[in-house]
Amino acid sequence: MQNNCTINVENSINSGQVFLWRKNNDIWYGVNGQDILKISKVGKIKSYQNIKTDFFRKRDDIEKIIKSISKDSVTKKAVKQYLGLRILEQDPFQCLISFIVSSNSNIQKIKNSLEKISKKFGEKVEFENQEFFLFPKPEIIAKASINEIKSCGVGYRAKFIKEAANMMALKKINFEYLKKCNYQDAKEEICKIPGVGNKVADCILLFSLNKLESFPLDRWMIRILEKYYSDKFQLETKSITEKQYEILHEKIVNHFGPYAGYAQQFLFKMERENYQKKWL
DNA sequence: TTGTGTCCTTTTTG
DNA sequence: ACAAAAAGGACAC
Repeated sequence: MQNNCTINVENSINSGQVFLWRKNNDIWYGVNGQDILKISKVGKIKSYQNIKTDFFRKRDDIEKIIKSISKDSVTKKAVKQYLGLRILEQDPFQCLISFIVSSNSNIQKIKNSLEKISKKFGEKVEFENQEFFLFPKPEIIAKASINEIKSCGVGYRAKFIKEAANMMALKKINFEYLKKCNYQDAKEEICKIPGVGNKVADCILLFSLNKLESFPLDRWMIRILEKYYSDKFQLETKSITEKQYEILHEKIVNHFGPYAGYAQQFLFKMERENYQKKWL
């Protein structure tokens, strides 16, 4: 039975949130930190490490969230069209590195780089008769040389990746604490990590640290706001400054409410599909 | 074919 | 303070 609670696995994975995923015979397999997940078409999850995860955030009251974010005709349309889309709850360290890699890049390249990073520094495991590489532990990347990291095709981001891993290894960042504290404080903390600016921070907060009010403003979202919301949020330029980002985020939360992140995901998915952009 | 623009941005420089 | 440039490289057109 289709209803508002039915999860669409394909749309959720193919929405720019995760990168280390592949599909075999209608079954999705993906790396999630030190775990591998197998997800059937109907969303049944099997974990390599037998860890219980709420990958699809079933604890969220999705009916309530959809009601809450459906503030205008554009969002209503996006929600209706991609009803089963969900925010995925990822391993925070993998998410951090993924979105540092993502800056000024594209999905294909991000996936390629992350695969190389996993293969080079991660532990090889076998699951369901397939070979996988777990996502590397921070200590391993922290000890690697810049050139070794560069060989994964990440270019100038290599030093950010090494430093981010180092901050994790030295326990300068405490994800468990950041999951519990408020949006502003968590954002301030992770923006201290090199390679993490406003947009990357919002991705990490939304996709791994439980901050549903974060609303990553990338090129696409700016384009969407200009196209459909020019009356609500006036935008001056293409690339926005730090201050403009903050002001805009405040206006967005005012409009969409505390689950703005879900609205962002539905809108992003809709527009990328409209332009027939490729996913994984 | 070879060339050019585009990428889910951040940091550095002027 | 703030705009502009620089920072891989793959890929589409």
